[in-house]
Amino acid sequence: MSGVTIYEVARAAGVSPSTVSNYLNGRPGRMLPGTRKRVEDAIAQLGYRPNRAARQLRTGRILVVGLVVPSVANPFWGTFARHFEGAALAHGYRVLLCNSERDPDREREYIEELWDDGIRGIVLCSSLPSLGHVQSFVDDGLALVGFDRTAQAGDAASLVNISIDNVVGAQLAARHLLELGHRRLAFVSGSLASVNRTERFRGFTAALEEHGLTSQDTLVWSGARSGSGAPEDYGDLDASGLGRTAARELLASDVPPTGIIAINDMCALGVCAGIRDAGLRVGQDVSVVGFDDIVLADLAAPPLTTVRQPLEEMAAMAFAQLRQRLDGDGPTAGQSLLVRPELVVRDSTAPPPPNTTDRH
Amino acid sequence: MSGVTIYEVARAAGVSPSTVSNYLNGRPGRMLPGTRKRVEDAIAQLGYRPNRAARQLRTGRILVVGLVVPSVANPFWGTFARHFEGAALAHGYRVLLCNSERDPDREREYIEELWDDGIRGIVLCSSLPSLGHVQSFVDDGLALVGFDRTAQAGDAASLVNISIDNVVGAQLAARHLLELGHRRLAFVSGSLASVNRTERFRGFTAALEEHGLTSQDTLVWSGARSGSGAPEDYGDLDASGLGRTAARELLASDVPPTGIIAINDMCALGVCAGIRDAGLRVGQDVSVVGFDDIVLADLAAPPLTTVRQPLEEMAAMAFAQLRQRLDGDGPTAGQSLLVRPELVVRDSTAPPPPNTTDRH
DNA sequence: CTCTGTTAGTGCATCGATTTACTATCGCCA
DNA sequence: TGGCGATAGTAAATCGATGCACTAACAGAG
Repeated sequence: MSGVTIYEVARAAGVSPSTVSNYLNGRPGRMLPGTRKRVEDAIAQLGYRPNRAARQLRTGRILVVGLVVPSVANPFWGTFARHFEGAALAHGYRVLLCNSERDPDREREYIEELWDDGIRGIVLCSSLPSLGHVQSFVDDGLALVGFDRTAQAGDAASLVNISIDNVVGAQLAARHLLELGHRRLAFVSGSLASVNRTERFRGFTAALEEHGLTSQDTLVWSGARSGSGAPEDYGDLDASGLGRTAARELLASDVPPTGIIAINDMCALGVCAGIRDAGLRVGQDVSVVGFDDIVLADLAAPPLTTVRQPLEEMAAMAFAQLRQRLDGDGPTAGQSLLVRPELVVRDSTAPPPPNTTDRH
Repeated sequence: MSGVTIYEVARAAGVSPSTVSNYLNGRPGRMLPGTRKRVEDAIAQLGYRPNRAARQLRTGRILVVGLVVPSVANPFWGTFARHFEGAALAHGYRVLLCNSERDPDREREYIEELWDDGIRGIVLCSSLPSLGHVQSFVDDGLALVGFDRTAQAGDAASLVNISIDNVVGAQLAARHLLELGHRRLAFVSGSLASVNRTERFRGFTAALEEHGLTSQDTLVWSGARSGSGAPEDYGDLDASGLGRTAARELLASDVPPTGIIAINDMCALGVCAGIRDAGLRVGQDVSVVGFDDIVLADLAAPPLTTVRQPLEEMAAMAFAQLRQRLDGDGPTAGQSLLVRPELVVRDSTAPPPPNTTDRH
């Protein structure tokens, strides 16, 4: 019924509520074995379950953490959320999940809600350069872990971030294409106003420079170009649509790229679709590299070459960091924990077709 | 801060806590405009936020509902979860999300946790034939809405279920292949021990019968066949892997199918990969139909013919039903609400190659 | 026999908001 | 002037669990 209280248990066991409470809170040694047995029996017989609201009110503690992701409809975030939940559950925590759609206002609103719920630990998957909109909560004692972003100037001193090494990852991707012989490369992304996108772009250009190429040899397609005036429209909601549009437009240009690096796998799959729309073949005619290595990357036709993020491991790291801060043990200085990316080569990349190679 | 209580607000405004509470709970008419203003100012100035644990303890109410899905790593469930969250949020509710991995024990454990949290409304996405493992909570007053299943004999009288019409959906899929001229069809699924899978299989066979075909003309591949003894191993975790294996095995048989119906899109994408593994072309050599119409269906190469589930609408229905039961208004008789499926024809289906058509 | 220390267990204030039952004040009419 | 009925606002009990401060009982030391 849920109507069973600690008082009824106490009466049934012939002890005081304090004793039942002692039993429940890891102090069973404070009573004689006989007493303990009576308490146990009473609890079992009445089907007693402590009221969490009352407990939380009294102790201020709650074993729930918050997870704010852009959108769980995106398989990348869905997979991350599931792994994160697994990690939390293994430590007795539950997870309250929120989809922000990458909207800073929603991020803040959600964090307000979580705060009001008494939740004091949150993993925020936001690649916004500034977390200023959330700063006040951190000042008030919120344990915050950033995910999919790296430390930025102006961040709270205590903020940790977990992220793949975007620069290296994008570098791996670009080098791979360059080593295959590609010289006209494109970088496809939504708005660049996010930490990981800028970093990936930096890795991309770094690799180009290694090969003596300049920005003149590259094309960049970001949502902003579409001229819609609302670059943020291209978010996780429709990364694939973005990629598809981008590919069509890029391939229609005078000197189309032979290799395309997409900001993530969903976008890359869209790019692949766009390439086919243009009557070209992925791999043979145009190479595509994605980012993330979601399950679908391996299922696509052709299977997608991509930069892998070890999500399960990263989810465990995020939870561990969060917990450390919640428990107040261990160092809590702010930093970025960068995970090493790995290039997974599949069939969406190949040497460029001969006639385009020497065109440069 | 969070340390601001209703007492401090009351003191700052020069009123009693009761008055502040009246103001907060939609009874601002119970005070003079001047008083109300002072209360408002005090709240704003102190940054007061009501303590939800205290409120919940007192009222027994909590604006959180539970959502138990197999795995949010699966884009279908991720998409559903996001839409459901949107619907809940629009009505002032938040969502506690749980991944059951289709494990009845985890389903029950999660529901216990949610119950202990004071949550009294849950949408359970379980296609288990029996919800007996959860019955006791319903008896105690839990508002439960089943999703992705239909009413079964033995269900609690008050249980509503929201589901696509699986029989009709599978029928649409099978008819489509039959009308294209296919005569050797296969049905690929994990364990058949779930409501929607049996229903889809029923629709499949019904369509075959319409065309005068018997079960001899069909192949069924379900996880159980693999002989691992653990059919449940094939769940949402690896629907695509399942499909891939299935396709390979089916195509290696003496009389391979020319058309394959997969239990869902992830599985279908796996089937497509398996077809390519076998050196055949999807569409031209072997037709494939999926189920769900996830975003990726349209991005695949070739784009996947599939039976669409209008997830946003279904999520809204699920929340509406849940709320109706929570608020205790409206009829609460148990039933199944079936949503009409729609066949989306794309390029993964085509007439069978000539040499196989007449083989039958 | 008293004093100290230990064990076993209890009483009660407390967390913060809600809500019922109540009081005080005022207007108005007979 | 007395009394009725609103209106404005308050006092205090309450939700259920916790944990500090306390007591009772008893063993052992001096």
